[in-house]
Amino acid sequence: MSVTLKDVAREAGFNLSTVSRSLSGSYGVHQQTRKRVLEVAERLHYQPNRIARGLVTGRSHTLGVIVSDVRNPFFAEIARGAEDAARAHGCDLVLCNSDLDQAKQMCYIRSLAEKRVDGILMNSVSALRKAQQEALAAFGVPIVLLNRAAGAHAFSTVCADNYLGGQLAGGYLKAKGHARIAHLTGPRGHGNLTDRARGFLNVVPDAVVLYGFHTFQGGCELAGKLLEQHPQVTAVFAANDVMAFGVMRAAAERGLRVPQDLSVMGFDNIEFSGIAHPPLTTVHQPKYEIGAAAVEILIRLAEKRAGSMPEQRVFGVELVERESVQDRKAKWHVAS
Amino acid sequence: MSVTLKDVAREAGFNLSTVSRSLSGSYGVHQQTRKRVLEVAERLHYQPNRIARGLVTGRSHTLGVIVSDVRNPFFAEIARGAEDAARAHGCDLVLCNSDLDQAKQMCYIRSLAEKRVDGILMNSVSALRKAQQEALAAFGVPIVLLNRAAGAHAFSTVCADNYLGGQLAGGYLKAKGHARIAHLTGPRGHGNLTDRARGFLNVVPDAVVLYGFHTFQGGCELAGKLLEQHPQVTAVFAANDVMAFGVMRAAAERGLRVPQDLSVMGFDNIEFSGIAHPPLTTVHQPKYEIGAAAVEILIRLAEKRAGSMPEQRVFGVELVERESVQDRKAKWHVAS
DNA sequence: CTGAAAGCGCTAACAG
DNA sequence: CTGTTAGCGCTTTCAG
Repeated sequence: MSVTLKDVAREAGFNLSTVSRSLSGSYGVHQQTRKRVLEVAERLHYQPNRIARGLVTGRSHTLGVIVSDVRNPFFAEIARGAEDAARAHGCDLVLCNSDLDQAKQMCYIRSLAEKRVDGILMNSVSALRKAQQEALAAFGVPIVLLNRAAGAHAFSTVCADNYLGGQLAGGYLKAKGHARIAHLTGPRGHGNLTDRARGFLNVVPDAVVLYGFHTFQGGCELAGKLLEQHPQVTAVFAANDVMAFGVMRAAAERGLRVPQDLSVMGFDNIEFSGIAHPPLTTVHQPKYEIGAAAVEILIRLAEKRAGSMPEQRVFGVELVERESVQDRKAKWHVAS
Repeated sequence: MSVTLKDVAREAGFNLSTVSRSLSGSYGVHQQTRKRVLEVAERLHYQPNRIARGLVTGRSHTLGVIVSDVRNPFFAEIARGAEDAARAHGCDLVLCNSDLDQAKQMCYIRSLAEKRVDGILMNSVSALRKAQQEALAAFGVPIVLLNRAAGAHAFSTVCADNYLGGQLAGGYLKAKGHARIAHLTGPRGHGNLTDRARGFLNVVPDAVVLYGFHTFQGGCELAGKLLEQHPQVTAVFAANDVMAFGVMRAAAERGLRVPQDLSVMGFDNIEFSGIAHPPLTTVHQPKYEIGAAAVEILIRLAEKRAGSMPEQRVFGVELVERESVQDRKAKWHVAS
């Protein structure tokens, strides 16, 4: 059906392997013949079959990325960074959405491994226990994680400095004169969020901490509970921006204005944070760069199959001041 | 390095093909032997090489999806729908971001074709001219478009009823008592947006129409221009939600309140529209379903390679009333 | 510099 | 039911 190397060879009057060499651009072929081959290939609309090539070279030039859900802007940005980096190395990316489901995740890994991808990039759904780690390793595919796997350093990881981010948030809120502060976060055991909470509590040890889901809905519900149980709280640090929006919504539903009646901070700095009303003060983490860096590591791993040491890369974070936090000191100043 | 069919065969004491059959689950193999083979395969951690299989069967069980940018929530949702549908058929999806760049798009198509994907799903960057259509067809890969290619029906397409959506928006704004209305849209020639505009103008023929970029920034800039040139306008229909957010931002920067001083409508109903402040009134289009439907068509195309008639599927749309549009009639009523 | 031949891992007739 | 034999389309020694 489709035209093959052999067809080109016959048409050009050369041997299969000569044609192969010409097209691969490798040396050891006369300029003349090469030119001729290229012409014929062009004329015949020859499309190299990368699948056949992969079979012999052992490299698929394909990477897999498993995220919870691309509809989450955080992961969309990571995916984009990953895609660009992959593309820059001549690889493409197959996308998988795990929905934070352990079984699905394993299923995807198996599927990707069977397609002989050169590597997999994923946010592990949960802290990996020894057994799981071994199971992963057994697939024989290089894997880099987007979250710090507590303790076990068998895999390379790339993530932001969540601990520092938590500290920044706490420090900022205190500096703005808030004394009763709450932290709303996701389920216990979620690596990145745990670090955020730890950093935050390091600076605000007496904060109220509520655990729930790290989604808009989750933020909404936790905020509801919080406002009921701890009405004296003046500021809340949500574990991510989407939760922060949930908090804002809950506040609005109760007639509270942000930031006058309640200050809100997020984490991630997704695009919508700057657009929201009021614009959200948050901690920026370089999502695009994280995705790209993870791919770079993967490519390196794929190239020299020798298992080089796992690499732990952590990116800096940065507080982005916008308008969702009230300066209580300034207020007192005006009042005095 | 990795264990192959041959290894399993040797270990199990059977022939290669017997093992192949056992694993493929095809009939014509004794229960006993089959069981034995499966055991051995399991014990050896055998992973079938789908790449090799693809080479012989001619099906890669991989689909490509080319969108402008997954970071755009609209496309993220489409990608998710596509992924789920693909997965349901045992295919995976490779993701490409074209950034609306014609050259990049062609490049991706070529790359996907060389990987022998079973089909490609894309939002064509521009109305396809005859020549381009032929170029695409020459790749020999089934393609389904996410936008109506004006005139030429050589490809299957899946999209929402943009014309109707435009009409709904126009009708709603008029019904709410707005007389001076503007439409802010993307570049001319963008299939879907053009239909939206046409539908809208059908209902509001005297609307002011401004063309720019269909992005947050674009919405911002167009709104700035609009407010300057046509201060009498009371309502604007943005060609998509993200632009609508830009309009809101521009309004806020000029001290205008939405909806009291300016009413704003969008199109798409992305997740943030419900979260925004004020929640955005918009036209919902079933993004997830569109992605899924496109994949279904692609799979069908891939299965019977006979070129069945191209199919044009259009999904219904629905107005979602929230709080970004003022009811001017109600206001007059109160005032009287 | 070019040709011949082996083989990547698997499926698919075709015999037995 | 099981084994034999061809390839799928390409890269890669190894000779010439």
